[in-house]
Amino acid sequence: MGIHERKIREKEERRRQIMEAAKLVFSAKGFNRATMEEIAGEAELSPGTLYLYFKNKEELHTSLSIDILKYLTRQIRDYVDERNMSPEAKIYALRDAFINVYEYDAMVLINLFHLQAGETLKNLSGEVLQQIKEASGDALGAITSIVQEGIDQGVFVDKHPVALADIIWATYSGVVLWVDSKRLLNNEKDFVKQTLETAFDLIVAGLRNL
Amino acid sequence: MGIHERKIREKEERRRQIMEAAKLVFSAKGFNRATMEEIAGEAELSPGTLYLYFKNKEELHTSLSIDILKYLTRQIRDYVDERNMSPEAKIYALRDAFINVYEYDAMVLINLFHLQAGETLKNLSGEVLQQIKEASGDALGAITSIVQEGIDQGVFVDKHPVALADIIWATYSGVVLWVDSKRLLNNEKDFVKQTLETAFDLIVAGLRNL
Amino acid sequence: MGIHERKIREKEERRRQIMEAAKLVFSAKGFNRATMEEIAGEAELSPGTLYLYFKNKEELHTSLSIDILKYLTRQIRDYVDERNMSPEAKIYALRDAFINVYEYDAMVLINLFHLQAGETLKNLSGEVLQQIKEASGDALGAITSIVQEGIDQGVFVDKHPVALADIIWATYSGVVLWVDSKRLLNNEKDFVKQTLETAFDLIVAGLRNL
Amino acid sequence: MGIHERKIREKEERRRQIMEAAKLVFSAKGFNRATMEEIAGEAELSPGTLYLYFKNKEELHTSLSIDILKYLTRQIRDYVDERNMSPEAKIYALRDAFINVYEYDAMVLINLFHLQAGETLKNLSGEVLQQIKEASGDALGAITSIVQEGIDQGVFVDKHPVALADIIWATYSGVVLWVDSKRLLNNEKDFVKQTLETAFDLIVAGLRNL
DNA sequence: AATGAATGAGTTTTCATTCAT
DNA sequence: AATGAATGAAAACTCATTCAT
Repeated sequence: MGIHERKIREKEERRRQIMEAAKLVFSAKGFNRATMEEIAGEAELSPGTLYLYFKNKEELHTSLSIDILKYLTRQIRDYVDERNMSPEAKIYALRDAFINVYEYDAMVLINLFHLQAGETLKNLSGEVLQQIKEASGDALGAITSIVQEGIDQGVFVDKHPVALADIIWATYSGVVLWVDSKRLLNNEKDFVKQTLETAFDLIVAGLRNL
Repeated sequence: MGIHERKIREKEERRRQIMEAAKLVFSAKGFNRATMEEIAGEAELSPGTLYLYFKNKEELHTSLSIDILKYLTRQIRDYVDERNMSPEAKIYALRDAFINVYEYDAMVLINLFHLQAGETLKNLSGEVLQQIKEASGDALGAITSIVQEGIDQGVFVDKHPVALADIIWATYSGVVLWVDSKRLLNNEKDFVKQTLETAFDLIVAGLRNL
Repeated sequence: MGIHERKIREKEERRRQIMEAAKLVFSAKGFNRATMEEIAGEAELSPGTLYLYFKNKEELHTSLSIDILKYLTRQIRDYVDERNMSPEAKIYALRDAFINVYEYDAMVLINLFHLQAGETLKNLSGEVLQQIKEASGDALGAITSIVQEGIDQGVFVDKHPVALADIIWATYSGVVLWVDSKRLLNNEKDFVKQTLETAFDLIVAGLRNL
Repeated sequence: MGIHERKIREKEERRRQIMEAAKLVFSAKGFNRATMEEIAGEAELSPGTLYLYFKNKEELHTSLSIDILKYLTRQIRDYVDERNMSPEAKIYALRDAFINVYEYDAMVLINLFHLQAGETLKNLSGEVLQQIKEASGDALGAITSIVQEGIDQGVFVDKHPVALADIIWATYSGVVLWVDSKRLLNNEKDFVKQTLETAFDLIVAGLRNL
C-alpha cells in the first residue's frame, strides 16, 4: 500500500470519527442545540478541524442522513434483486430490511426522519438538497420496484405504485418517529420492531385483499 | 353584554390574532428561524405585547399544536359517539376527520407533527410537555376506542388496540410529513388527501382481513 | 372637615399606601429588580395609578429615602435642642437616635444607604438629587452642631467638626450596610444595635481622649 | 520559555486587558448601565470574546472585587506578619494599607463596597457568592488578628475582637462610600485620606482608652 | 494537517412609561 | 381618579465560522 492510499484511508477514518461524534451529539441535542464545539470535543478534535472535512454544520448533519439512506437502499436492493421470491415475501423482506436498518443505527435513522420532517429541510443549501433528493429517490425507487412487481403479477391491488411506496415509506417513518416521541413523552420502552411487524401485516393484507 | 364580558372577548380575540400571525410565520420559517419580532409585525403589534399573552416563544408555538390536537380530538369524538355506524365505517369516518383537519389547517398540523417528531420535544418545559402529553393522549384514546369497538364486535383483527391506534396515528403523521417533505424536495403538489385515502383502504382491508 | 380636606387626606393616604408597598418590594428585590408592576400589585393598585402620585420609579424610590432622612433629622434635632445635656451625652443620644431610626424602619434606612452608596445616585435627575442633597445636608448639619458644641466647650478634640460629623455618619452607614451584608452572606443575625453601641463607645472615647 | 507558557501568559494578559476595560466602564456607569458591548469596545475586542474569559457580566464584575479584596488581604497580612510592631502601630499600619489600596485603585474599591452594600449581592450566583465570602472572610480575619493581638497584650479594650474588626471595616467602607457620594452630590474633592486618618485617630484612641 | 482564539451578527425578553377608556 | 393594555427600546449572550500560527 503506497503512501497515497494510506493518506486517503486516514482521511476517511477521520471523517468517520467526526460523523460518529456528530451522531451522538445530534441525537442527544437535536440539530439546533448541538454545537460544533461539542461535536469537536466528542471527536477529540478542534472545531476548526471539522471544517476541513465538512463544509459546514448542515453538511455534517446531512451526511449522516445520506449515509443511512444509502445503507437502506443497498439493503432493499439486495432483496429486490433476489429473483426467487414472491412479491409478498419481498414486502416482508422489505420490512426486515427496515427493522435491520433501525436496529443497525436507530439514532441516525431518527435523525434522517427528523431532517425530513423538520424545518431543517427548508434551510438546506441547493447542493445538499440535491444529494438528499437523490438518495431518498433511490430508496423510494427500490420500494416502488417491489410494489410494481406485485402489481404486475396481479398479486397486489392495482393502484399507482408510487403512491403505495409513499404509504409504505410514510408508515415506516411515522412509526419510527411516533414511537420515539412516545418514548420521550411517556418513558415507554422502544417497540418499533413490534409496531412495524403489525403495521406490515396490515399493509400486506391490504395490498393483497383490498 | 357587560363590560367584563367584552374585555374577555377582546382578550381572546387578541390571542387569536397573535396565534394567526404565529401560524403564518412558523409555517414559513420553522420554529427556529421564526422571530418574535416578525410575528409581532405580522400581528401588527409590538414584540412586548406578545409576552402579555404568551409566556415565551415556545409556549406560543405549542399553543398552536395543542389547539389543533384538541380540534382533532373533538372531531374524532363526534364520530365515535355516533352510535349507528359499523366500526369499519367509523375508521373511514376517522379518515375523513383526519382529512378535514388537514384541510382545515394543514400548516398547523404539519407544525404539530414537526413538534412531535423534532428536537423541540427535547427542549420543552415540563408544564408544556404535560399539556401536549394530555392532548395527544386524548386523541390517541379516541382512536383506540374505535379500534376497540371493532375488535369487540369481532370485525377487526384481534391485536392490541393501542398498537393498532399507534399505527393509524403513525401513518397519519407519516403521510402528512412525508408528502410535505416531497412537496419541498420536488415541488410536487399536495396529495395528502389521496394518499390518506389509499392508506386507509389498506388499513381497513388489513384490519378486516388479516 | 370639608370635602376638600378629605380629598387631600385621601390623597396623602394613597401616597403612603404606595410607599409602603414600594418599601417592601425595593427591600426584597433592590432598585433594579423591583418592578413598578409588582409594587402596584403589592399596593393593590394598577401600574398607571402609581404615576399619578410619583413622577417615575426613581422618584418613588427616593421619596422613601427623603422620608427617613427627614425623620432622622427630626430625631436628632430633638436631642440637640435639649439644652441640659453634656456634648458627650448628646453623642450618646445621637447614637440612640440612630438606633431608634434603624429599629423604626431598618428596610428604608438600608434603602437610603444603598441609594447613597450605589450607582443609582449617578443616574438621579437634578431635581431629585437636589432634594436628597438638602435632606442629607440637614441631617449632617444636625450632627455637626453637636460636635461643634463639644469642641466649643473644650470637651471634644479640636478637629474640623464637619470631618468628625462625616466620620460619625460614615460609621453609621458603614455599620448598617456591613451588618446587613454579613446577614445576607452568612445568615448571621442582625447585630446593628450592639455594633453601633461599641462603635460609639470608641467614637466618644476618641472624641474625648485623642 | 516554552510555547505553552507563552500561551498561558497571553491568556492571562487578555484577562487583565478585559478587567482593565471593565474597571473603567463599571466605574463610569455602574454595574447596570455598563454594557458588555461598551466594555468590549474599550478592550478593543468583540463582545463574544469577553465570554471566553468570563462566564457572564456578573462574574466579570465580581472578579474585580475579588481581586482588590485579595490585594487588600495581602497588604494587611504583610503588616501583621511583621513582628516588631506594637498593636497600636499595627492599627496605624492597617490604616495605611487601607489608604494605599484606596489610592492604588479607588474605583475598584468603591465598586467592591457598592457590591457589598448593594442589591447586587442579592442576585449573585451561589458560586460567586462563595468566592466573595471567602475573600472578605480573609480580609476580616487579618484585621481581627491585629485586634486580637492588641487585646492579648492588654493594650486594647477587651471587647469581642470580631465586633471591633467589623467596626473598623464598616468605618473603612462607610468613609470610602460616603466621601464618594459627597463628591457626587456636592462636587467636593476627594478627602478619603484625611477622613480615614482622623477616623483612625478616633479608633485608636478609643481602642486604647475606652 | 491541525489548532483554537477571536469574531460579530442575530434574537429573546423585560419593563418603565403612556394614554385611551 | 383609576385603569391596564400596549409600547418599543435596550442588552446579554450564543455559536457557526474563519484564519493566523
